[in-house]
Amino acid sequence: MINQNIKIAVDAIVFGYERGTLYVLAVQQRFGKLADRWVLPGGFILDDEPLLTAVERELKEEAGITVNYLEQLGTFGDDVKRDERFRVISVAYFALVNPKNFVLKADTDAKDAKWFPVAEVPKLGYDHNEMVNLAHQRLKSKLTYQPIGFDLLDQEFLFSDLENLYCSILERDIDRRNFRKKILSFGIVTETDKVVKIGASGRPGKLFTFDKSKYNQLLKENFQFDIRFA
Amino acid sequence: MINQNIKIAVDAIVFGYERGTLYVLAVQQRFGKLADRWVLPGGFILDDEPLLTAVERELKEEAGITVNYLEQLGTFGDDVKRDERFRVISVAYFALVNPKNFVLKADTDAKDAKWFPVAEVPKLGYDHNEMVNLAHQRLKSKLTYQPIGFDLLDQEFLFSDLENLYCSILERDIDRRNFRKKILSFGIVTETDKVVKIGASGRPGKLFTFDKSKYNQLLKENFQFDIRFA
DNA sequence: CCTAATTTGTGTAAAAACAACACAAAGTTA
DNA sequence: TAACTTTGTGTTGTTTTTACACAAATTAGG
Repeated sequence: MINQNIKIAVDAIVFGYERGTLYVLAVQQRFGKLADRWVLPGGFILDDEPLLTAVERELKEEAGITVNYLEQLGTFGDDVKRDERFRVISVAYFALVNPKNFVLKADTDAKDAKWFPVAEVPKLGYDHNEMVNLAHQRLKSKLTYQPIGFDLLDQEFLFSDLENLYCSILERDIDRRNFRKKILSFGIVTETDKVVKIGASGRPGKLFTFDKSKYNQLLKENFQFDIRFA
Repeated sequence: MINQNIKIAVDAIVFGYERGTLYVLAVQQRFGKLADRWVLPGGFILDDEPLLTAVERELKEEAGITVNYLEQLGTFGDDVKRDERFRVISVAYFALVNPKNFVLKADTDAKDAKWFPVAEVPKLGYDHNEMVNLAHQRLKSKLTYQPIGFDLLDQEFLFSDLENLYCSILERDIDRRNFRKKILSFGIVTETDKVVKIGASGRPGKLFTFDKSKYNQLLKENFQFDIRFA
C-alpha cells in the first residue's frame, strides 16, 4: 500500500497586456500562514476534478476572470513546504487574458486581486516567482512561433497595437513595414472596413481581426507561424 | 483542512536510437491489477523525494539505466483511475539515452524491460500511449531547435550517423551537403582525427564529437540552433 | 485657417540564406 | 581489376530577409 502524504494544487500565471505594459495577476491571501502575502491565483484540486477545470474554477473564484488561452506550464514542488503537515506539488498553468474584459474582484478566498507589471512583481509566496519567470520566458518564445498575441488584444485591433505588443513583450525594435508585410503574408489577419482613431492625434487606422479558423485550416496544411526579426 | 485522496507518480518516456530506428522503453508489470501488462517505467514518488530524483530512481530500479537527457514533459491524470482506491496524477518525463550504453535489466518491480520501435509500441497500461505520442512529437520538434540528437548517439559519431538520425526521426529526406554545411557552420561539432569504417564497405569516415561547452558558450551570445530544411 | 505635430500606410534594392544538384576519393567484394 | 558502397566537397539560381524614407490623414495650437 502506498502511503504518501502529498497534496496537489494548481496555480495560474495569468498575463494581461495593456498600452505597452505586460501584467501578471496576483491575489492576496486572506487566511493561513501567508495571510496578506501576494501569491498566484490557485489552490487545491478536488478529488474528481480535472486539472484544467480546477484552474478555471480558481480563477473564477479568486479573481472573477475567464481566460482566453490556457495551457499547462509545468509541475513544481520539489523544495517547498507550503504547509508543515504535508508536501504540496503544484501544477502551474500559463494563461492569457485581455484585462479590459474584466473587473478584478476577489470573491471567495482572496482578500484582493491585482495586476502587477511583470517588471514590478513583488516577492510572492511559495515558489511563485520562479513560476512567473518560467511563464514569462514561455510567453516570449511562444509569441514567436504561435499566434497567441491576439489573445492579449481586443478582438479588433490596430496594426500598431499588435506591433507594440511584440515590441514591448520581446523588448526589441521591430521594423514596422517588414512586420506588417510578414503578418499579412500569413493571411491570418484580416482588415475590417472600420476606421478609428484612438490616440489624441494622428491619422486614423483600420481595425484588424485575427482569423482563427483560417489559422486552424492553415495548420492542417503544415503552415508554420514564425515571427522573428530585427 | 484539505482532504484529498490523490497519489502522485512519475513516468518516463525514454527514447533510444540505433541504426535508423527510434525505440521507446517499456517495462512489464510484475504485480497488481495490470500484471504482465507493458507500461512506461515509473512509480510513486516518496514524500521527501524531488520529482527528478524519483524518475531517476525508477529508471535505475526498473530497467537499470541512467539517461543522457531528462526534462519534464507534462502532468497527466484527469481521466484515469489506475487504482480504485485513489486517483493518480502522474508527472511524465521525457528522456534520451544511448541504448548501446546499457544492458536492460528488470531489477526490482518489473518483470521485464524492453525497447519497442516507436512504430510498434503495443497498447500500454493507463494513459501511457498518450504520453508516448506527446513525447514523440516533442522529440521531433525539439530536434529542430535544440541539439539533443547528440544525446542519442555515441560520443564519437560519423556525420552520416547524425544525418540518418535526423532523417529517420523526422521522417524526411535531407540533402547531405546542405545538412553538413549547416551543422558545421554552427561550430558545435568538431572533427576528431580518428577515421573509421563501420559498415561493410565504403570509404572510411572521420569521427565527430558534439562540443557541449562551445554550445553553452554560444547560447550566452544569443545563438539559436536551428535545423529545418528539405 | 494655416503650420507643426502625430500616426498610418506603402515599395524597392542590397544582402543573406536556402535549395538544388554531381562527381571524385577511399575503401571492400567478387 | 571492375563493380559497388560510402565519404567528402562547391557553385548557382531562387527565395527570404533586412534596411530604409516619404506621402496621407488627422489633431492641436497659434
